[in-house]
Amino acid sequence: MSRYNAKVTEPKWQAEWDQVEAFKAEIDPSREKYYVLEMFPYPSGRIHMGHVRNYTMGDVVARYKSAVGYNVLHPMGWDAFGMPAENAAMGKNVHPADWTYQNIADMRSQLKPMGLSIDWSRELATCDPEYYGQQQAMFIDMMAKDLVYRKNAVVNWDPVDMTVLANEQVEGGRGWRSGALVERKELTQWFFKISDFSEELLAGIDRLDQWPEKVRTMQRNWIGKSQGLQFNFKTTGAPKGFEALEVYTTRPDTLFGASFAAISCDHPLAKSLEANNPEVKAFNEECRQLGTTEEALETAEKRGFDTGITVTHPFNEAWEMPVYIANFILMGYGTGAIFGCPAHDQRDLDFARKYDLVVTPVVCPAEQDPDTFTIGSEAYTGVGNIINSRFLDGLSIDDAMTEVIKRIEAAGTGQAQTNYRLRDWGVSRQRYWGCPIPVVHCDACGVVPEKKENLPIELPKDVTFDRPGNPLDRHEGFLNCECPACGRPAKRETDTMDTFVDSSWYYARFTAPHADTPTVAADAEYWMNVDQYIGGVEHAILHLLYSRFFARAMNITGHLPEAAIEPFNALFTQGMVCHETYKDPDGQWLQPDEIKSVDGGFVTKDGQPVTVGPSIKMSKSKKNVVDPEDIIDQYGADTARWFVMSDSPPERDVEWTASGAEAAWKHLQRIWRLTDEIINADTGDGSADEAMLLKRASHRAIADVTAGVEGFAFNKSVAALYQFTNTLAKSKADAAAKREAMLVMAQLMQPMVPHLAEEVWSTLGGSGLVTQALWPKADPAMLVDDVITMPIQVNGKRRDEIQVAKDATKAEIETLALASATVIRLLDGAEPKKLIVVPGRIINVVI
RNA sequence: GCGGGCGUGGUGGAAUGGUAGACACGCCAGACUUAAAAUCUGUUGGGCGAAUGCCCGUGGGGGUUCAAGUCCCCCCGCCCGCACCA
Repeated sequence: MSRYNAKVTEPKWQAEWDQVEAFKAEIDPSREKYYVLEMFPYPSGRIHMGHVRNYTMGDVVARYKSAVGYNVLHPMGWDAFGMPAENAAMGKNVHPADWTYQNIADMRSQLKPMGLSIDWSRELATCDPEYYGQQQAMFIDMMAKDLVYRKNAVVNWDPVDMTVLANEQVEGGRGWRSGALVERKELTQWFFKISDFSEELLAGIDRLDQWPEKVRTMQRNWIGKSQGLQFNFKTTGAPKGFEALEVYTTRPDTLFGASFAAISCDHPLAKSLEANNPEVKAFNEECRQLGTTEEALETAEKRGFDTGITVTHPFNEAWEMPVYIANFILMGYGTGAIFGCPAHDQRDLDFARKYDLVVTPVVCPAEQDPDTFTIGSEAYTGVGNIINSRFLDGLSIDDAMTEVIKRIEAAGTGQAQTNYRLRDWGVSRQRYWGCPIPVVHCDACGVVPEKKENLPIELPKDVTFDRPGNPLDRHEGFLNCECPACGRPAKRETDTMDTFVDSSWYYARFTAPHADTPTVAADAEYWMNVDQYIGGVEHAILHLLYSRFFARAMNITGHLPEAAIEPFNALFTQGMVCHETYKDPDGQWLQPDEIKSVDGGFVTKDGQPVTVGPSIKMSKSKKNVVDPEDIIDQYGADTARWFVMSDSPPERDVEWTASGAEAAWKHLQRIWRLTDEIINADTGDGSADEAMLLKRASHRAIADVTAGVEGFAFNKSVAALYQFTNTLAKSKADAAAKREAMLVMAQLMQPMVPHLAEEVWSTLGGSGLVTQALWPKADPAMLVDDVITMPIQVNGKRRDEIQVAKDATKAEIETLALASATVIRLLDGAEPKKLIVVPGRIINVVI
């Protein structure tokens, strides 16, 4: 008997698929299309198990959809701009482009052996001028449609590396690379007007009914809509120009519970005060420093600085309240100023208790007596009726809000206001390895977009990273250019775009990846939207929100049809691949291949005891990684694919274990052995009954595997295939019947283990490629047995079971059930109180 | 604090309100073998029992129902996300 040799077989079938261009996607108006996309990888240089899981899932969907008749688009590309390339340039003295393209080549050669059904002719890399040139074209179009603007913004500035840092790159107030104290610096930056779309992006979430609820919630929270009132306090004692203080509140109903006003340390008024008051300055500085670390925020005590300024209550000329600068007010939200109502807001209460301010309850819960209701150390934020509030007394919270807004608007000192947390998207990066922003600064004409015929504005290759800062800033050839408007010498913009821009439209580019326009209408029309998008939940907010914005911007600029403004019809977020962690006696992490199993425990290769830690996401730092290349080398791609699809539901984390991988391999070998038996040894008895049993099992398997794939429960499809294999292995049917069954098996396992499926298929004489075979259909008649087993419950407890014909009537089933010896015994002569028969399901006798 | 999710054998996990534990791993036993590996067969939630059987069992407590892992209420624990958002 021949052993299945994946090393030989897998490349053979991959070559075969290539030859017939099995996965090439072409527009065919006569067929319905299906677009499957997995989030494209960053070319770090090596694929990891997370990639294997992600791309296998997508491949199962793509192969299945293709088999049921769809015209499938399943592309692959590289999210190739970004900081690691520059870090490598600085650390290893290689050019970012060389580093990146080498990594892409390496990863492609690791990915191809997986046998994914990808149309490689559509491969793209975002760092390729062919790609980012089109991105520049769209940037110019977006400028024309007023979707882009420049403004001053405060950024985290690393004075040593001379670059802007993202918030995630600031650790404890210091730059993550240089260790230098990060400065807050105002720079002119480019922004996309995503906030214009706040309401639309929020409303659109309701229609994304094939997205995980979790992701939809996260996006809603991120957009952060709140409705309230924005109004002016009249100030006393404030510097010139601050006669009014504008505040924002979502609780206008509590206006009579106000006891102070507070502003952010970054509020213009606070800044004005600090100019000639060192005490204010010191306090403000302290607040700003505190703002950087997260734990500081969590534990920070509410603190304030009394400015001596007062404000007048809008409904009572005689009511004056102090104005504080407070450390818990954020300039970035609302107006950066509030009124404090301690009774009904915990932060305000903490603050009021510390500074001994009045706490007046104005909302009284229904079960409380308004005359005795007081606030202790906890603010009351629930519902109730308004008290202590003159004309609002007795109203509900909602009615009081409406009334206050009405009166404020009538007085002309404010208006109802909807605020969003979502802010405009700053896309400027002072970095080399990104898409150059295609504009020119001209002394005469100002900021001018580059002419489209001059695109792409390519990154110059001859740059050095021996000095900190953006190499583009000191590259004369790049810097000096002609003004596109007046033709005089001008300076090119040296900011490059945030890499999130690159990934915000690649799904659209895949529909016409090599066109000389960003998209082609006919292709976008046919292929968009992405029917199934698959990726990690870590992109639940930024990438997916930016993509939703970008699709709208592309529609406005004529690059995508209206129907594609929500580009991802269905989203699936897969779990991570985890592995146990190991440490040696010195507390050093150990790789799984550095240890060996010795009666139940583990020791190092030289016999040291090993401490086994919890199973966590595979990561280099914990060394709990298994390299897909090693697995493919040892067992073949099908084994890796089978393993990551089995056991755990796709949305949950899966734990990689050596024994699990072994088990997957054994199963595939077993399939091959059974195939071998079918062609070489007819061990069956040839009875029609046995053949029928096997046929039924086939249809059962078709139904179960299909349901599993359709429902994104690949683990259940795998289980159904195991079950079918067990049945087939034990079957006494003749070789012809087994061959039929095994051909069905090959079709059903094709999406998961395509190479073995092809080998089995061709060995048994299936016609053509199983990859191109039509998916089998389950015959409903084959799913029901002639005789079914029905459990009998007595008072809800299972006591017996009976065999009944599949078309037995209720009355017949009742008679049979009451004839059961167990039922008769338990009834003990009595009449059943009730008899419930659920045909095909269960019988319950109530005594 | 807010939002979301989860809690089932030794383990990963199955179960349109209808036989809890499919399928897999692991363990144990047996067959084959000089032996091992591989393979095949069987057992495997707990308890009582010689046995037909019986009792208990899906984080805990209540409830709805002929019937609850599943639905409702309360509580406990774990995970993830966001967070001084006015």
